[in-house]
Amino acid sequence: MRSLQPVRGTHDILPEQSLRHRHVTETARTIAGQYGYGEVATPIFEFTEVFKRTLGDSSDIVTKEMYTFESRSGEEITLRPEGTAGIVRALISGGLGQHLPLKFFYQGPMFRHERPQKGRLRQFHQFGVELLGVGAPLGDIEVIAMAAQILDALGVADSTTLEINSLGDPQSREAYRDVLLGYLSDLKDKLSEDSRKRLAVNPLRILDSKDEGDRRVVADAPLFSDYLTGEAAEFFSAVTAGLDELGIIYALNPKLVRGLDYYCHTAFEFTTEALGAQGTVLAGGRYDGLVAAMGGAETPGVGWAAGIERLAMLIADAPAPHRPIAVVPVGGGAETAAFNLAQELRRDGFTVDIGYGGNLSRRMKRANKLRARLAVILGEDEIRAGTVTVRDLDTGEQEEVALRGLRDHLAPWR
RNA sequence: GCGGGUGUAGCUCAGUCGGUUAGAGCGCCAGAUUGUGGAUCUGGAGGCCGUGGGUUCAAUCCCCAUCACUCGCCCCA
Repeated sequence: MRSLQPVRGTHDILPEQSLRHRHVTETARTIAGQYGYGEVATPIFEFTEVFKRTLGDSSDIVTKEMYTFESRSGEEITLRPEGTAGIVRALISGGLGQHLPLKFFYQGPMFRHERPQKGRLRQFHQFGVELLGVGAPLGDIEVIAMAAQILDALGVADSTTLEINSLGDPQSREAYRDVLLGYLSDLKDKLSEDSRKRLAVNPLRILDSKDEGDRRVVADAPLFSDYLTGEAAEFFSAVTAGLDELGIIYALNPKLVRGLDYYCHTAFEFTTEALGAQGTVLAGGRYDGLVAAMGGAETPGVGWAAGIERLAMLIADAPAPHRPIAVVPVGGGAETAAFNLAQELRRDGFTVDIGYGGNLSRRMKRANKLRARLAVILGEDEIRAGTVTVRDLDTGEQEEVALRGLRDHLAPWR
């Protein structure tokens, strides 16, 4: 039976769920459009090197979560685990650096070979934005404001909180890293096994640990904010001042660290309590060094990505689809006329459903189940009289309407 | 990748201290109602009891493995 199961961590998205996803993406798409961002679609796979270079060889995504395979011609290919790498690659390979600043959004599937949980899938979907070529704090502010507006429009603003931190510039980061390393090395015995490993690979991550013992050690650790260079500190306060100006509420979280190596300066996360262990619903930050690291010209960038499944779980309900009008033939003789009528109404812009068989009772049942607003009943009597019977399925009232005037009669429900 | 929990009808779940034909509600199909849906009543279909192996006279039940889901960790959207 194994071959008839979906691959672990993948899901079929059926119409009901699809509506929720679409509500999320359409809302985000509309708002991103209002900010002047244009949609881009990069391939869902790239040469493995693209991700290795952007994400950093030591990141978890690269070391253990990528879907990597060899193509028939022997190329190393990877299903994209996130969206930024592909866009930066497109920027470079397409010579888009000529047109900076670039304002892009994207939407689509991402792949990570992780152990699935609620809100964590192996194929999942993200909506993200990237602002390339803007090094000023205004870029960070705009992008965060857009995120806040989207979450608000989705009705989840109340159930999420924005946390924000500065990772400084490379100089700040290096200085702080040394200090932190010194502090933590002295207390090595008190750290969890995981964190002792992190000491060598990515000590900043220890700040984020959920282990009780680690938290106690970290509580008294030197703060990153004390080691920001003047420039970096100024940048960050410009960002927070801009958010204040817009009335965007946030919490400073000096322990907030991002997993991907390329982030600098602003890092932020919108999180929720409602999703269990997977609390992050939208996250991003600034990545000024990334384009250059990939071989392009020095280009600042800032952006974020949101988990569509996670947002879809958080929203109350997607707006119900437009209620159809059911065309119901009575008896075999009316079948063709009814089908033609349905087609005519569809061409006129109505949402029309017509059953594929069964008697009147059966078809009415079906109309009811489809939440049809009206039934347009067409039998031999009506055909003779040049009319149809229009039944209001909410009130149960029905009347005869001349075929000629049907379109106008139905107009309110188009 | 590590640790815990759970897999019985399309869905939600009973159940068998190992013993003939495995149940309910909802949903589905049909009829009551061959020109009228929602409500009601009647009937019906639908189960390799996740999969494979083991123990046993006998396994849906016990044991092992495996797959999937789920909770937590790691990490992240």
